[in-house]
Amino acid sequence: MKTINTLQKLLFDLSGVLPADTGPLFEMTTPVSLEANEAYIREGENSRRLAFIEQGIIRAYTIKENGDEATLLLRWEGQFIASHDTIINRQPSRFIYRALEPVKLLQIDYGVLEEILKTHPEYEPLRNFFLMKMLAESLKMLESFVTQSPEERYRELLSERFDLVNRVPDKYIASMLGITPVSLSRIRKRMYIKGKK
Amino acid sequence: MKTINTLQKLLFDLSGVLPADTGPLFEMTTPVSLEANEAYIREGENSRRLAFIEQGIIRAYTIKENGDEATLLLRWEGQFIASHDTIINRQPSRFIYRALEPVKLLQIDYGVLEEILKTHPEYEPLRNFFLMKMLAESLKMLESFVTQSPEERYRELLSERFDLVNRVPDKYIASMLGITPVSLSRIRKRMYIKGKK
DNA sequence: TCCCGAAATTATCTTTTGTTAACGTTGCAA
DNA sequence: TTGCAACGTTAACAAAAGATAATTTCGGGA
Repeated sequence: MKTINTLQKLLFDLSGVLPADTGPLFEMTTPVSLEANEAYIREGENSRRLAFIEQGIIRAYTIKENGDEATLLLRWEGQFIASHDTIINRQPSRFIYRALEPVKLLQIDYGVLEEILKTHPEYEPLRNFFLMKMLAESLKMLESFVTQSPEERYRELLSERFDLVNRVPDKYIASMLGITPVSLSRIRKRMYIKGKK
Repeated sequence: MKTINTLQKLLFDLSGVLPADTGPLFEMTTPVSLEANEAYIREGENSRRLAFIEQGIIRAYTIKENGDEATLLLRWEGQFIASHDTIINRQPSRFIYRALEPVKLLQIDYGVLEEILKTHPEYEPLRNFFLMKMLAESLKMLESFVTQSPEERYRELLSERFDLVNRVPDKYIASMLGITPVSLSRIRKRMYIKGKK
């Protein structure tokens, strides 16, 4: 229930809705547990899931034409995760969302959320906050692709999310940086050599 | 006034608000004209501008540490443009928004929009639509960076936005693809040679 | 029409990345 | 405890991109 408290506080900070008045919203949420390596959303799935991550890391990835995986993003505790293809584009998900560790979520169906928002517009700032946060993060990652080299992106990831990098296999980090695991290994070596000088 | 009609139709489709009831919203919008190469938003600016592009192309870019420009995105007629640093993060804009051609906009201040939404929540779907569209586009670009090579990104851009590529100098296209103009020129040459075979 | 300056191309060289395969390392399961 | 499979590293080579500079092309203004 710690998660609900966190979200109640967020909602209060955003819009002044008192925790006591959040019943209609949280009644429609479902706690979900995932084992390590369990898929949360599969390719082709149509469910419009939105969830707050209480614990663990989820990786969103797609399968390229050549069969390789490409990791789009990682989400961890304190963040929201959403099947953007189904929610935004109303298309079957082209992405797979899979737990890297045991994961605990608080989940709501986006369609249900929309219904609740029709009768409870006071929760609307939560949706806005969620969308803006996702957008800000996407734009920041996009910015890093046009302004930085793979090595610079990796250095920044290390300095900003050292804990995350340590919890996630390198091959997923590499893919998220837009390079191969072999290249990331070489970058790490170059950094180590430079660091010794 | 064609732009207002377009937006009124969009708002009606999204939420059923009749064009006659959009007065409070459009009263607060301002038409803006920009000359080719004129800056719309400068670096460090704090104005929270949101605009619908009626005509022309706007380029959002930042100046890298080494002094080079990096183009983050291009927006053209029929799209929204927004100073995301100021609107989302409430920070001075790290980006410059500049007209590539003569541009006509319909502009509103985001703070003013928020006030209007407080008393006219029926316009709320417009904000949502705008945010989701921006998010979908960002995620799509992000996806292309982790799944495709520069050449593949350029090919896709050509097939999806041939008109745009023809209206924008190559050096800005290159920067948006995350490569140098020299590299883009080589990609074009490789494509031409392959195409001849 | 001519001329200038910006943009694009080309050339040369260096650096980085991709590809493929081999080699250690490690953690988990039988 | 052993064995295996996945992961990371390394190696060797090919392909692509970066940096810099020279050259050509092109478009707009005088």
